[in-house]
Amino acid sequence: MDVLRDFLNQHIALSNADWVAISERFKPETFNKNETLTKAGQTEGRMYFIVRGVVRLYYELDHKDITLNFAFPNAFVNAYTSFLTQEPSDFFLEALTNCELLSIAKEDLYALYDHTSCGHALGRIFTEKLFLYLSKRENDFMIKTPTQRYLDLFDQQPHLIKEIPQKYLASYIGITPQALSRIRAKI
Amino acid sequence: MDVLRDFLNQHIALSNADWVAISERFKPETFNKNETLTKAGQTEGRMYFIVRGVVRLYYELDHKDITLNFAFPNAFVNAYTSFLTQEPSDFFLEALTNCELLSIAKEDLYALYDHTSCGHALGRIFTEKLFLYLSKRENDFMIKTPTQRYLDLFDQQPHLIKEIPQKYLASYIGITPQALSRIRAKI
DNA sequence: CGCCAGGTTGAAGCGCTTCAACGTCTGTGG
DNA sequence: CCACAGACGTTGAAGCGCTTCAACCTGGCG
Repeated sequence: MDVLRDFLNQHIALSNADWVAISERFKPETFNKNETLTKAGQTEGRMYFIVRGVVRLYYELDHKDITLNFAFPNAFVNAYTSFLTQEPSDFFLEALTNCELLSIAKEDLYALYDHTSCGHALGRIFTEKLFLYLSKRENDFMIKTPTQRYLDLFDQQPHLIKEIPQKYLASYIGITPQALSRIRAKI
Repeated sequence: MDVLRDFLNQHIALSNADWVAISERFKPETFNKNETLTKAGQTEGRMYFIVRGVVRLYYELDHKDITLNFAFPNAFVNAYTSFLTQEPSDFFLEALTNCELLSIAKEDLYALYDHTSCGHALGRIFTEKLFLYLSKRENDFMIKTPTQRYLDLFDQQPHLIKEIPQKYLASYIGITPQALSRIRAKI
């Protein structure tokens, strides 16, 4: 739990009372490698904080597997679109490695929004971070080539290239594994 | 101002006291067709609510003009990434038509966050809407062809096809005007 | 040891870009 | 009022980068 407390403290002023209310509602969970956290078609009811491990978000379409994103320790992750709209999720969440997570139910998170002094600010700041991430990703898809997107990973997320199988990276940057292999061959 | 009040009321419970605090801080502005609201390189200091008119967000790269988005009446718009990070904006905002807007300074908006009961919830909900929009757009770029993206505009945003010059729609869906022209020729 | 998943490489095809020419409409000045 | 310029869209042709299908290689694991 301390990891979560430290993380929250980086973003907001967290009183002891608020932390008690928060920590009471988060529950430790573990997932094994390749286990599914949330399936497409399910409505997301929980929010996860990653203590250890890597989580992958992906679509399955026509037997094709398209990676949307990866999530690493010290971040929140879930099928956020489904979580907000309470409509079925379009994509899956799976544990790429064994994972230790802390999770909270939607009702409990919304109770925190309303009944702690930092709640709404927390929700806002969390959503702002997601927005900034997606803005950057939109920018990358609109003005960069797949090669440039791959090279960016070296600069900005080298751990990603080390830890993630190439086939997942390929669809993450919007191309096939074969195309990525050829891009790598040309350095 | 009433348009803004109605809009806010659709999303949160707005007390009279809160509305007084909010309406005091918004200021009417007009922009003529082709006028620029925010330039790339500038740091965004205001948030705009559109009462009348259409606003376009676009990059300028190597003398190329790439449209990111359009904003219509009853919506907030600004260079939100720059607004949040207070770093220079990568893109421009321009009035595609004559526009009537209501605008608020960043300091004033953050004062509303802290000093009205609905403030933080408002910021959170507003950001959630932006997140949902960008998620959909990410989805569109990852799993749809340009043709499918264009056809989606008919179903989901027909006003866009009517009101917006084709060259802007082309870059909005990620292709050249020539390619869009050929897609249209094939129905 | 042998299997299988992941990565590489080859060849053909397609959809987009790029450059270029042309048609049409609108607005402006002679 | 007409003539012309400029913006926008369309169409043609060539080129390129990606996809697709396929074969092959390699390392890890049962």
